[in-house]
Amino acid sequence: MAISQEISYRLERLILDGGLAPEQKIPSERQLAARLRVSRSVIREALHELQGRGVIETRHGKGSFVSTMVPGSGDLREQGPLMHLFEGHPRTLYDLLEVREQLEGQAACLAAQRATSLDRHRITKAFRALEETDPLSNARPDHGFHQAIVEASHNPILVHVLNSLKNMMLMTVQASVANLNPRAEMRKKIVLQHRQLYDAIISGRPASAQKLAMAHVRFVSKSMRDLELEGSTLIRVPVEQEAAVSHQNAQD
Amino acid sequence: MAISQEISYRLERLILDGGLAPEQKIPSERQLAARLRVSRSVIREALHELQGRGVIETRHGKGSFVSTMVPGSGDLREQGPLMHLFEGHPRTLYDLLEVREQLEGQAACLAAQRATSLDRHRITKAFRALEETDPLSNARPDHGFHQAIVEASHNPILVHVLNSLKNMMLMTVQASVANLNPRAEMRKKIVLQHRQLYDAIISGRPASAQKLAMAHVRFVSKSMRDLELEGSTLIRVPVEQEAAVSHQNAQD
DNA sequence: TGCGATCACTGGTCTGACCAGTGCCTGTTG
DNA sequence: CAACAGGCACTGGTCAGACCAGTGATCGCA
Repeated sequence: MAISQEISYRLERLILDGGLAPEQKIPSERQLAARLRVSRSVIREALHELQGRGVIETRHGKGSFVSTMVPGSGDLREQGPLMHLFEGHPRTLYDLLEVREQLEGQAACLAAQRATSLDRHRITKAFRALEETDPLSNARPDHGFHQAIVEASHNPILVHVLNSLKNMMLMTVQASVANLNPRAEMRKKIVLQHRQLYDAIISGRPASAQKLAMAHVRFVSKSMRDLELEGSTLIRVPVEQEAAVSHQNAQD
Repeated sequence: MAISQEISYRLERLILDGGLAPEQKIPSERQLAARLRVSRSVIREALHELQGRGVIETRHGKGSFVSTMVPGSGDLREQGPLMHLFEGHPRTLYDLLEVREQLEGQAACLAAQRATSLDRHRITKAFRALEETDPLSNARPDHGFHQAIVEASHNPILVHVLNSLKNMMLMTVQASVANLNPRAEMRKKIVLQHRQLYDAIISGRPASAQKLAMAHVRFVSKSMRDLELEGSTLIRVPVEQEAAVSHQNAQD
């Protein structure tokens, strides 16, 4: 599927899930482009799709805003803005990772039990790609690897929830792999964790797969926490301004 | 109004008026751009709007085509791409419970660790209410009890996700407590589980709280499965109508 | 005759530039 | 001090031109 469609889809779900409240302002096109590391054109096309669907409205000189009458069929509404939690509350990021730890663990566990040969093939392919990639462009393969695992769980709800959580992270953090990977020692640990996780799933050991996946997320979380404490590099982007930066990226 | 929007409106009207038949190919982006003397970007944005509205489909390398099922107004918002999963796929309900098992477990675990005295008070109150209620009107207290636990986890993300999942269940199943409780033997088990869970949390035993909560959800899930198999009582309500039903009841 | 390479399409993405609203902030002016 | 004018830093809107990536017909060789 085209990138612009993927983005519009993700954004729409984020809105429907209550991550962005009606009337709330969406980050500017330039910010989104930088954050998702795609060109502005792609963002514009994605936004136009949402606009055509009536999910957002854009106003020249001001920005894009979530439509008021989105809910359509009051399902998850009420909960209201989840996103505002992030602003000013860094802890929320770790709350999110806490939940992800649990769910990625479950996904790995289920994958180890349920993966079909096709799943195994997909996971293997993603894993190979992951190992052959240099740390800088590492975000996509990493994402692909974890995604393949989650999908092998054959639990659509799990897939959906985890995607929502990842989307929320993308909106707030310019982060992780790229932040962590460059540090040689950390990269080694992460590569090792991936390899162990891969082995556990492929050879069908649910319990250890779960433990490994959880440890992996916890490790990433802790590393980010450390980084943030020690001062600098972790770039939090409270939906506000842009931190220039060239090519860093995505999650876990 | 923006040029791209003007163009998308003109094209849409053209299509709806029958000027372009379903399945018919629309001129290529470059042609349209030249003909209307605008840049290709504008054309692309206009087309994406129509695409978002479901009026056209575009296929890489081939072109853009008028959608088949355009006519009239037969679009009642496909709101949740997730919701159709439930229709025709009963298993999805158990997928959902599978995820809930994990998260309720985590919530209980965290609650046992983090509950403040206020939280404990709230949980205790909810628990009392639960024990004093007769099985028939049992839904509300049950919900309140579990809700209090989740909130005591002090993880807003967890609260949000679990609420979404519960809502999703509400949309599809009129269920559980009411279905299960009437059966004396089951009711006894459930009451026992609640009591154990309560004790574990109040006395701060995270590990057992987690285990108990997970077992509880799994038990409910299994019971529902059994019920459904053995024939009848489980009332599934296909997403459709308002049902909405203020906010009463249900789940585990 | 049949098959593979080529080529001329199509949409998809990127770049970097400039125009056009909006609103804040500031310095001038009555 | 108050009020207005301008500047400036945003926002979205448009443009140009480049290159990548599917698709399918056509051509040439075996």
